[in-house]
Amino acid sequence: MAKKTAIEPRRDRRHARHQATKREILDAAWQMVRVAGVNAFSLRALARAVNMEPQSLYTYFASKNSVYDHLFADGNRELLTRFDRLEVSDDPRSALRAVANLFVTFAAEDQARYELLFLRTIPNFEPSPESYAIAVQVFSKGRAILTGLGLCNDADFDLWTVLVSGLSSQQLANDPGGDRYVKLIDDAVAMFAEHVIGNQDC
Amino acid sequence: MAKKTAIEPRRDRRHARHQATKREILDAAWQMVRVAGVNAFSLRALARAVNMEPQSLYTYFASKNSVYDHLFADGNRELLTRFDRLEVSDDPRSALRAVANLFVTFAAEDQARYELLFLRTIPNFEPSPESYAIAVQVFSKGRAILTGLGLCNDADFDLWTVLVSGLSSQQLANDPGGDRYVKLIDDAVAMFAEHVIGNQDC
DNA sequence: CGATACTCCTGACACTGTTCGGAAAACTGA
DNA sequence: TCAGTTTTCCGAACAGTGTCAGGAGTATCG
Repeated sequence: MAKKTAIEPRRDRRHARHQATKREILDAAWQMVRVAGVNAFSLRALARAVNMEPQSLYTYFASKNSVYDHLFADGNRELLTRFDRLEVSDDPRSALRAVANLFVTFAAEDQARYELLFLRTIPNFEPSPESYAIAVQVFSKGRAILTGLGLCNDADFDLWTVLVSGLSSQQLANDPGGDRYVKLIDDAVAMFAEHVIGNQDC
Repeated sequence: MAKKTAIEPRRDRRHARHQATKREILDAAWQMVRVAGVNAFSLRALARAVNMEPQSLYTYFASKNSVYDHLFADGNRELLTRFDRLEVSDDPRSALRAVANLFVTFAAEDQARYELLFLRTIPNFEPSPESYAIAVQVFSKGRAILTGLGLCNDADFDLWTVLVSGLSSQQLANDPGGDRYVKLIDDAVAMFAEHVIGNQDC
């Protein structure tokens, strides 16, 4: 069964070992979460996937929720870098289209990640302050982009998030893997843009 | 501890006993789901709440998922009767406002119920055909109302569901118990109504 | 080399959903 | 009232879960 890993050390890195293994475990966790769903997925199965005993995971993560927390941070970091890379057009409408596309695509591409980041569905999980800070950064970035486009009204920004999250969740719930709601993005953005015009006082 | 219920029969009804107990268990399940969340909540805790041994629940429900299934049906039945009771105004805009209010209020009222009915978040749960049929009825009812208002375009109806589900999920996620997004309903409906005018060909 | 930190595992605990087999109670028909 | 059937319930047990305590083994540093 080749189970005795003690005979032959798993890796011979000097200092970066810790981070590397942690990364490996998290990658395996992502994969499991994606195939089994966020709420199925057990530490024991995760341990099996990385050839460890379940208890050994506790050297890297304080708890199962801590694993969730790292995934939460991972996901938000990814979303943040995509926002950072986004080139915002001068034309408000096409800029709005780009933002909506970015977000809905991000959501549609990985149901488990969306659930983890945006739906509070894991029993006792609450992101740590450090992880939550990244989520706040994402939010601020989005808000800043829209402010830059001349949208300064808070209620209108809330309406924007309603549209974008509605598109995302409907896409995932009713047509996973398809584009039934992705196709509505342009129309939705047009509707929104028309509505908020002249509504701003900044 | 007064645990021996066998000494004194739990109830003396003749025929309706089965249904009554089932209803009692489901009511207890609703309460537990509401306080602990959909994904926490165990059959054993449920059994404790109704003074039974966990195994006894299996005379009423084939599995834990079957309990979820009955809750799913319960929730959809409730939503359906609310739709049935709704008096649809002649004025399309005020009718749309009423529909949106009905749905978002229903969602905001009970986070667990919303999660159970509209988010697919329980690992291996899939509603039974009979329960799903009720959900389909709800959908059809909503669609029928909007068709009656002159909205016959499928894409526009999808956009409507995007708005309503977006309002609901944002309300629950970002301001549970408050009215931050409920207050946006009228504005959102106005935006939608303005947008779909003249877009219909029925 | 020895000391110290780090990594990993064995053993165990309390919890979960679920199955089996049997006992007790309730209902049925006479 | 009494026998027979059906319904309801529970004791025991199984495999699975997250997690903790304690102790080996290894890697690194002085």
